[in-house]
Amino acid sequence: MTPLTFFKCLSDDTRLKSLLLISAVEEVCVCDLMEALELDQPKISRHLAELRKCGIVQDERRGKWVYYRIHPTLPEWAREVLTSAAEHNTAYFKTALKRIKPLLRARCC
Amino acid sequence: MTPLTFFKCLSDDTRLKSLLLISAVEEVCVCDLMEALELDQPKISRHLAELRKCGIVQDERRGKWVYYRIHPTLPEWAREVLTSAAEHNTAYFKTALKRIKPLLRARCC
DNA sequence: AACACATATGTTAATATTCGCATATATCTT
DNA sequence: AAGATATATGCGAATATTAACATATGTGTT
Repeated sequence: MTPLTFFKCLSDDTRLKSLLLISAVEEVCVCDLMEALELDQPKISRHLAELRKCGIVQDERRGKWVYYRIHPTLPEWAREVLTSAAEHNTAYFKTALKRIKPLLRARCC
Repeated sequence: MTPLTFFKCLSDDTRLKSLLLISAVEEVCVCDLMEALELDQPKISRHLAELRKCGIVQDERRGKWVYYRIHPTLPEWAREVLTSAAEHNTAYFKTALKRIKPLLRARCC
């Protein structure tokens, strides 16, 4: 994956917030993101599909749900970009993060 | 500057290569980039203008030339994204880097 | 002041990205 | 097998980004 491809994936609000959330909470399903970001399902799915095609996230179906996480083979430097961006820009996605945490405890959509 | 703004700036080939070059050699002028990236002048200028508006680079006119460098107030995390991306993706801009180094020694366009 | 060189920007066309809606697929339940 | 829930995708319209060319501005030189 070229750095250009990687940064292009981070250049959309939905994708960037999704990635920062995934980076922060390890694993999310599509409906988690729908609620956290208050966006419709096709939009979330579309953007996750792009991240998947680029090799940034990995998907795993468990029953009706599909869970996404940072792809295990994502280069370390790229992973660090995500964690560092998350660390230093909490204001940017704190609302979404606040919304997603209860969902994780309830662990169902 | 929001992380989204920052990453949008990195999501174009010309801007990303320009930034990685500036990050690597401290300071460049427009004509350096024109030769290094083999692109026409308006294109380089236009992209640098965007980076300037976003606060990522700083410009300084010295005589006929305008020199660009990473903006001193760019947040540390963002600066690190650039240096880390440069370090781990040398193949992506090595050709441009090779072309720009002799220009720096000659230090005139 | 006239000219040459370096850089910036106005403007429209070309291109790429994103959205919105409909619909398809997959899984589970009854 | 029929229905419900979760997710994915096809496709045209809307929007945003980039390119291309012309031209403007700024600076030094003669």
